[in-house]
Amino acid sequence: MSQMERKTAGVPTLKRLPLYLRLLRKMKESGEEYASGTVVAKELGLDPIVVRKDLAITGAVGRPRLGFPMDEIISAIEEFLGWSNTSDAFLIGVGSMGTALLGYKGFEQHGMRIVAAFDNNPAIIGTEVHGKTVLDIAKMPELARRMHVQIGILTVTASVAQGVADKMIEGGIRAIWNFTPTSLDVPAHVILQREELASSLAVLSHRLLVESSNI
Amino acid sequence: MSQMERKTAGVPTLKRLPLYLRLLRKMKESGEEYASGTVVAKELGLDPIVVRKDLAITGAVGRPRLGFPMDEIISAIEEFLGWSNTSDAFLIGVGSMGTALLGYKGFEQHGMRIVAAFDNNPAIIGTEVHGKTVLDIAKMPELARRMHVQIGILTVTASVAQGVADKMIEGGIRAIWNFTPTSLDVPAHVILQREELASSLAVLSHRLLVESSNI
DNA sequence: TAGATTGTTAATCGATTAACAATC
DNA sequence: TAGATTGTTAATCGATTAACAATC
Repeated sequence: MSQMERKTAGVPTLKRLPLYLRLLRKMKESGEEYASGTVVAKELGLDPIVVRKDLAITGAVGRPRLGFPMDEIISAIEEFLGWSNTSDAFLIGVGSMGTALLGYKGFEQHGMRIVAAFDNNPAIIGTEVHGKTVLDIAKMPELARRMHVQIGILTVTASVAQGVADKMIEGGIRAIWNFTPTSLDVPAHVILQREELASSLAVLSHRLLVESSNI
Repeated sequence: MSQMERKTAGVPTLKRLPLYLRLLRKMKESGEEYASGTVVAKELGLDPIVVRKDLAITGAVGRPRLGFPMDEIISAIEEFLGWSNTSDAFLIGVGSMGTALLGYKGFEQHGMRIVAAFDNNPAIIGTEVHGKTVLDIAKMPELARRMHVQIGILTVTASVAQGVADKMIEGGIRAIWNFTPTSLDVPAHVILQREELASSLAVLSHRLLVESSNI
């Protein structure tokens, strides 16, 4: 048991926290001093009780009648997610998905900064993509170790995904955000976050089907 | 109650079905005639009981000792997800994310085909992106209605997302796959599937944090 | 027959929903 | 004080896990 108590949250809660954060930042910009769970819930189409429980887990303390002081609730969420200090990430695989992610400006607001991009294709090594020079993948493990990079974004072709993941781990990377459809085999201490477009599409397709047959 | 009984599945089950499908197709290609839930579970790192329950919901019938006949189980999953007939989709917003999705070859194997791409930027209207001509967004609603397109992929800038979603609905689109961070307001009959990179990142970040404080 | 796997029924676990007391 | 909101405790719901009978 560590000295500092840190509550852990379920996945559903974790997935909602960024939605609150985005809204709260927007509310702050428009000058609001307090945010109540009720208002947040209404704005996002969620149940107020869910929002209250989620906010409670961050350790923030609200005031009856007023809600949560804006700066406190924003900091509490950022703190809880580990977004108060941005982590460095490597992106490997500068194909269309990799390029899209390199172009996404929002990551810095979500505690992550892509500090380098890698590929094995000589035709694109050395070129600039969204302001970042593409480096040779051969240099990745050593650079990762030297820069203490903890997060690897995997956007390579499915067939080479496992090999590249192995190289990431060799470089000391502790969390892999996997955009390929490959099921990776990694040591227990490595965190895997899979991004499955097919899974989302399955939920959508099935709903469409159910909706159709009920009408 | 419709004449044809169709079981509905929970979201977790729906999200796993495409993983099974991908593996089973691969096994079929390498000549396997049967697939047992046990093998599928081991291959994907899942609990065999979960796999058995998931496969049961598709209506497929397996044989003790052997497992499921390959063609039958593949068809059962495709049928259940509505992937036996591909649905047409429009993609609106040919920025970096839109371009990446246009370049993704895998959708046809998941019951969807992007039949047209739209944008409002005169500089890219008329150009070809991954073999598809970018059309003027002004023409989208009418074309959607004429072609009976049911799925809209939303990859525009956050600030115009709601307006474009409204246009989609005007064109009769019934399901919106939302890649923007905007919380959309749509009529009850419209299906929303939100793709939240920030949510995934939150799960990853929090795990990284918990892992770190436990060591 | 023996044994692996399916399919079903029951138990556990966790998330959501409901109810309500505490508080400013 | 009255009323809106927080924070907590209990009830419900659904998914996961466990146990086991049925079957080829």
